[in-house]
Amino acid sequence: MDQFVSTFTNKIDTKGRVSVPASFRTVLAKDGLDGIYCYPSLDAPALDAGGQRLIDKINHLVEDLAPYSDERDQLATALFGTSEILTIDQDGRTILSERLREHAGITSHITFVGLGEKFQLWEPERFDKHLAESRNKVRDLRKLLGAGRRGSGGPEGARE
Amino acid sequence: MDQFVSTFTNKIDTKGRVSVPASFRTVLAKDGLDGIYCYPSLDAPALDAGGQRLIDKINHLVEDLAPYSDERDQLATALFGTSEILTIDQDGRTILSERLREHAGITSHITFVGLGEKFQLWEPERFDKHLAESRNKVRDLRKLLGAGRRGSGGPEGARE
DNA sequence: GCAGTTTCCATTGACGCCCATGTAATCCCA
DNA sequence: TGGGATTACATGGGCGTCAATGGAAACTGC
Repeated sequence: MDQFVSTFTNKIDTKGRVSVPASFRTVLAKDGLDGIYCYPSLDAPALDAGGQRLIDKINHLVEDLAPYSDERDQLATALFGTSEILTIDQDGRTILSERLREHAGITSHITFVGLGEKFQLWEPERFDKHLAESRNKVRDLRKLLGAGRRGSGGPEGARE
Repeated sequence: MDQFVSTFTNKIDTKGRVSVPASFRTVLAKDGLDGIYCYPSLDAPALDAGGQRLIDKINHLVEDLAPYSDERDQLATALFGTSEILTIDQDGRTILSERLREHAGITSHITFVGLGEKFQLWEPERFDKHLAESRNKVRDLRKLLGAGRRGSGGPEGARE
């Protein structure tokens, strides 16, 4: 598997260490980054994270904007300026900086959420709420998509 | 056969293991996934499951949305975030996480329901009810469609 | 020398792997 | 065609390995 899938909740120990889920470590290793690229999510109290592929994507995103434009500088600042490369120790654990933890309201536990090409870090309780909302919105979204996507699918619409 | 067909009910043993129906395993193997991609159904107390083909479909759904948009993250959260890749051991058995079992109300037995390109996992009694309702709906639908639309498959298909 | 940090080792529990058994469907041969 | 043999599959249990976690030891900068 080369994608971040599923969610895992792990504990932060007294030294601030957290185990990165083994399956996520596998994806990162294949991705060719010895660490985790991580920055505060733009529109959620969470952290976005990923490997080399994510860095490349963000690079492209920025490069697509006009050079020296305000937008470009702002985007670059918002993303790169707040990013960190988290190291992973020999036991597969990492340490989040105070600034990152603070943005996500993380204290004693972290929920790792796979989103395919990247993943997010959440404070567990906040994530529960967020997930409930997301599922509701997707239910609505699916109705919209449904009509156009009947392909071979049958009455199920776009849920797949 | 490259489709999930028929229903099977198997027992969960003391370690939480269930045999995946042999015919389903065959389909999964051909599909090129060494495991089961599985997530809670959005609108039923059941689990949706499938192989690589199902993953690809979801990938396309997500990739069609703008990068870093709210919508995209929500869709990815609701789909990838709640998904798990279940492993299949050498005897053809798998283990469902507490989270998955809970969503479907599964305790001691699981009903595997083939839906063609994917399949579902149900708590047996709930599935019985669900099947009865589905058959009624199909009967109604058939009346509406009338004589002109007796498609290829036959109206009895378990496809929801 | 001390505080904070990183590396290494130990524990525990979950999961994967192996082997054994029962049962039902299938095949083969008379 | 009937009955025994064989195979395939579902199920049960023992054991080794690995991941998550806790703590000790080594290291670094002040």
